[in-house]
Amino acid sequence: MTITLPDGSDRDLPAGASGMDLARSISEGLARNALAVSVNGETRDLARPLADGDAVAILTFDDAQGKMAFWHSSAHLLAEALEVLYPGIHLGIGPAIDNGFYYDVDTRNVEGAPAITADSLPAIEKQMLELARRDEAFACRPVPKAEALAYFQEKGDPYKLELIDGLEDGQITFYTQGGFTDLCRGPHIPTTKPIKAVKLLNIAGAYWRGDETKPQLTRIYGVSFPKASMLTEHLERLELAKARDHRKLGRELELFMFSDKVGPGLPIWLPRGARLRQTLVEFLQREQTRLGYEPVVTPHIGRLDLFRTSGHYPYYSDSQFPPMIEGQKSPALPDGEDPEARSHEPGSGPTAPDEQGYLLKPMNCPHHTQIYAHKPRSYRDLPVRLAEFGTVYRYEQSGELGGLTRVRGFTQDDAHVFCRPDQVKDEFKGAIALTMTVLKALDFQSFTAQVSLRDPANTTKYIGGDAQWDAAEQAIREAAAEMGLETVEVEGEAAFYGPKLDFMVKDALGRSWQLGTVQYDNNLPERFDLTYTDENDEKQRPIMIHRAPFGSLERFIGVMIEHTGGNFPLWLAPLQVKVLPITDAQNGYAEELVATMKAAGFRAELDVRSEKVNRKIRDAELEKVPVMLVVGRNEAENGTVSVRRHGQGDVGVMTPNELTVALQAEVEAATGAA
RNA sequence: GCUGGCGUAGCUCAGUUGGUAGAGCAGCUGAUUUGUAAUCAGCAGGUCGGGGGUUCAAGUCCCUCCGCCAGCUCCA
Repeated sequence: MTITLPDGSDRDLPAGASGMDLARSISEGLARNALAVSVNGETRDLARPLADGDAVAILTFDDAQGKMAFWHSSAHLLAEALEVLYPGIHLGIGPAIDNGFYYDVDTRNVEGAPAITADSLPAIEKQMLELARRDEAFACRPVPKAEALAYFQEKGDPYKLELIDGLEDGQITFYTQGGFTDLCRGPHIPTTKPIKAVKLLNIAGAYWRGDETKPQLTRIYGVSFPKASMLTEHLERLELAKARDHRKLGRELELFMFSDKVGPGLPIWLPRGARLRQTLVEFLQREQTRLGYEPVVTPHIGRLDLFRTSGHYPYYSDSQFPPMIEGQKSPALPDGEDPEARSHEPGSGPTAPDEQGYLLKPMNCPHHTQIYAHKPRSYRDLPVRLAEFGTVYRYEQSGELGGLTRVRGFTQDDAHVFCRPDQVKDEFKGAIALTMTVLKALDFQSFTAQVSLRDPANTTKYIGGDAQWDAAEQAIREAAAEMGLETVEVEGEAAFYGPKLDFMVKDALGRSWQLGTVQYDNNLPERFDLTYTDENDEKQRPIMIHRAPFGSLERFIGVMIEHTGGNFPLWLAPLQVKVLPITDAQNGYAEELVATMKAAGFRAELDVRSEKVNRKIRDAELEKVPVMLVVGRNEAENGTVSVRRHGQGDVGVMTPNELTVALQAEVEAATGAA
């Protein structure tokens, strides 16, 4: 039979040859490293026989699919080790994930078994490695449903029984390595031997089948590698990521803080962080002005009726701060308390006057519909593009909060475009272009987008007709294609009111983040009865497009911090220039320099502490100030500055004028300023 | 919200089997005036997350609330 290799070449093999035979026929080295095969795009066990005409790639740990098979097999090894250490343990599922694998287990019914805690992990790792060294083969066997049920009934594993229940007879396979058999579709690596390094990373609760009404199992996360050195590298990368954690850098660089007194999930921007934020806002505002957006400003609250009309209240009230109800007073002071008498004591002031019948806005769109609706609109007026850095409040579940990436109060770089159906594609293109410009300016080199479409199997949960949806989905596809944006389409991910496009960026460490979004909406125009008059003098319904290139400033800045590791480009750095006089004698000259830099538009400060330059440089480096100006007697006499760049060291002596020209050019190049 | 872990000075962390809180850095004061990543000395700084309990005695033990972290669930 003839097999086609990835390079397009053919290879003749005896009939019935397996992936392993193919690997051997190519090279012994490949056979040693082979973990699985990709046959016509599907990952399979190496031992499976190939068929004539198959397109086959041998997969090693370097291939994503090979890695998945390796990690999935490691999950089985973990389960095997757990059965040895905790006989009678109940197993849930154990898949490979992007960065390793996990297994969900339940020890509650195991007699005398101690709970599995973080302290148990080293012993489990040890057991896994010991089992791995036995070089046990992963053997696949098709099993009739009745037999599969009988096996796990005998074993008393309720979760596996539930899984088998949902499977078709004839599709069930068991994999066995050593004394351990698991229900599994595969594929697996040939034996346990290649699993040379294992690290169980953490342990957490996870609902059975992801359903919060079901019991919680213990999930054990781990990674494994064919070489110990790869594990070491992996753990080093994790450390690196930890060092870039925006929560840590946010504190160290004094960008933002949280206060128990203010409330969880409510970020407070410190002067440095507020400057960074302001720079980003100004940058985006400038781009939006160029593209014809009109800035608007709306209040932080709105009547409950506004949100009843929009459908957000009470439908989403679980994730909203409670409304301020008409006529409901804040709690009264205890009897006999005189509000005036206590008003100067901290924490005991008089109660606030009531705000009645209002909701903190969970989004800006309802307010913006009112701006659109405040006067008659002609087809000639469209598109109307209303932009606002609007702060919204959502009562996220307490366990969901974390750093800047998930908060309860955040500012969206929001805009709503009201347009005619025939303008949808161009407006999507415009929003995509803006987002791409912005991401590139911020040095995100790698990004893709997800197009979220209807679930074709269940179209009833969507509003609007099929024709409208088809047109909208097609407009998004075409807009993305024409902008050269790489997309993946996902069915069933659309909002009920329309399809959307979400940007995914990869940061410097290769991690993916979901940021900006562009969404098609035919719901709110309907609910608010928005219209425009067309060329035939007939009322028409505009389409509303929601878009936010950053998503939220909080989340975006959090990602920026981790992307740059806090080493912001010159134009974004909260503090751009620090002047470091060598002795007090240069303080006067240094002050002049600060004034010069400020006049040239830079954020500059002076370090007049009675410290050595070495110390001043060290501190400025730790603050990650991009430009340090060292001035001593020479510079003061010659009217020059000695320039040091963060992370680069001394870059030479120049005049203040030369410096500002060079720095301004650098900023302009980065932001595309005219 | 759920499961688990954690909470000591601004930050990073010590703190024996329960015996009444400590270091480094940062801060302040003074000395020092220094050429590309840490000058020296002194001082000050804490209701040990909050509340309750056990005890002669609680940072250490118990209960409860709050917050943070890792996941799960959720994200209009």
